[in-house]
Amino acid sequence: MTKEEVAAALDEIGTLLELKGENPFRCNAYHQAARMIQQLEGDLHELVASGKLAEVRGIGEALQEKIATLVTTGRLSFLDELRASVPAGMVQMLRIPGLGPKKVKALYEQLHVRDIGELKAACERGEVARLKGFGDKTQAKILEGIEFLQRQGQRVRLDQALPLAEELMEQLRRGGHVQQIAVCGSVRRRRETVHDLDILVCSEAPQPVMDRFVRLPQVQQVLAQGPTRSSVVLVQHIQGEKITLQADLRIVTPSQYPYALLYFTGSKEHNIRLRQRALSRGWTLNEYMMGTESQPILAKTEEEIYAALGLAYIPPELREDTGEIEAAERGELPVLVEESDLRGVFHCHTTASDGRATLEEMALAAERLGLEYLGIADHSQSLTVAGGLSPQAVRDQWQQIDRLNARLHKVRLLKGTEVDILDDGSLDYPDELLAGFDYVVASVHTHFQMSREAMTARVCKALAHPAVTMLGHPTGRLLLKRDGYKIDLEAVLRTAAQYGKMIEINAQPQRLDLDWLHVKQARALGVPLVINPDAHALPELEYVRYGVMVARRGWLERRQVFNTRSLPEVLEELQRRKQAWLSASPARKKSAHRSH
DNA sequence: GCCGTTTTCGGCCCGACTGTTTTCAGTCG
Repeated sequence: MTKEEVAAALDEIGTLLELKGENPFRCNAYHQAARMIQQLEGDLHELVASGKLAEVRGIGEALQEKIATLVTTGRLSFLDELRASVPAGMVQMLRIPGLGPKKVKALYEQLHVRDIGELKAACERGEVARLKGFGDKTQAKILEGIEFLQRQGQRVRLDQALPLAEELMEQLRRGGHVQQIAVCGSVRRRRETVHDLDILVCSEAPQPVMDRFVRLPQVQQVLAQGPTRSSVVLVQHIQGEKITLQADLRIVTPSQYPYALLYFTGSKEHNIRLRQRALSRGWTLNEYMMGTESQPILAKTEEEIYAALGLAYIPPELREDTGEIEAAERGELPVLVEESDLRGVFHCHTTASDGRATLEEMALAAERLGLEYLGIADHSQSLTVAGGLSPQAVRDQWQQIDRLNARLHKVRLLKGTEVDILDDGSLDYPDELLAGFDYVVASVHTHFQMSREAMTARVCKALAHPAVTMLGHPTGRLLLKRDGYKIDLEAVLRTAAQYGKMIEINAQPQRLDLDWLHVKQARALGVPLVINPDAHALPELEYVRYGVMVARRGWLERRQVFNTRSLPEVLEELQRRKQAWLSASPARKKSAHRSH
């Protein structure tokens, strides 16, 4: 078993134990072990064989033994027995927002509800509201939650789909007869979630490639198999999560490849526009060719196809028919920001709050990544669950940063904070303290259930505060798990534009918040954006790549992303903003000096 | 389940919020 599979098995044990009402600490030990296994460096088989597993924090004798059994035999009777004693539908019920193990257990024991379908029926009959500990509101919330789940369907996040696609392509390449290969569809367009993988291969010997594809180890079911196209259901463990999704393989000849690449990348809406354009020139356009039977328009690349249609090359991220064709016609497509344009980041956590790496470790990692500046933004005091910093802890961190900056040469640490926006829109630190930071990220972490009006007013009030530099994860959404809080984002963007505030593209792949459509809106409003990793651990610094994907889908150019600026430019801008505030309130100027 | 210069038992992060109750259980982060 792989690391991912072992982690998934341990996680499942923890969940099943929860559903059985086991000691929560025992359950958590399994979840914790799953996380540790997942982030282990090195080969799990070797770690087991060498006994090094014992050195991993949170893995004792019992877990070592279970992990060893899983790794070597691929099974665990303890898990099999647990699975047999808990209906599989109960685990699914946990995905309903607001439903935890205790409630699911009560529903099963008292109403014999075994899965989401039965739960829905029980809610509709009003039985759930009559249970002790439940009520009308809980029942309504459950129904709402079920609807949410069904709306999401079977989609997976981009950060799960991309590595899976890469792995499939590598396996196909290794089998030979593959001249070119690409992942198309929504993955190539970098949609934040996708529901299938479209792999395109160009080969002069399609049969062996196709045979190999349907026999890949991840393939659970073959839905269709033909000479040029096959569909399968894949099952793969990624980041300790079991992923099920469909994958299609198409195989074309070398001369067909550019047309197929364009066609299968989509979007459907974009393709329709292109075909209309071809038609107006008397041509047909499909996945195999463009032009007429007698006079094909030969193209070796997508660029040449676009050029033949009188268009500049449109990057896949823009192919949504949201104005890209008109822009390409006029030669006004944006030159999209690239990962290599980023010079630093502004939203990272350390062990001072809920991060897993120390300030120094983060700094050294940033140096290795070649960043010019690393903004530290730990949580503020009222977010005690995430280890929010007291004012004294903030001042201690400032001193640490000064000391580190004195000996670091390649990277400069910036003093930031992720200050909570309290429910009344005020900030979680006094102005005197806020004045001592280089910049301030303001975020909502509590009171998600407000009305849209109240939440909008709350966030806008925070944006209007002169200390605030940027708004963190503007909607609080978790992809496929939780809708963002209700908020009028356009009003927020307008407020940001009015006060000259920046908006974060939170690049945590489970957030990707702001979403691309609103990024595009922000761009149109002239609101500067910042791509932040919201890193809670060293590897998460590299999450910015997903933020760049969102930025590109949002048409952003380099100059519209604040952290593409050099350190001197950034320092100058932050200083300018601070001066504007402090000169308007002289009393704070003094305290800002004192705190340094 | 794990862990231990509080070391083999008794903690383990815990406070806020919601919706249920009439003092608190469950969920969330």
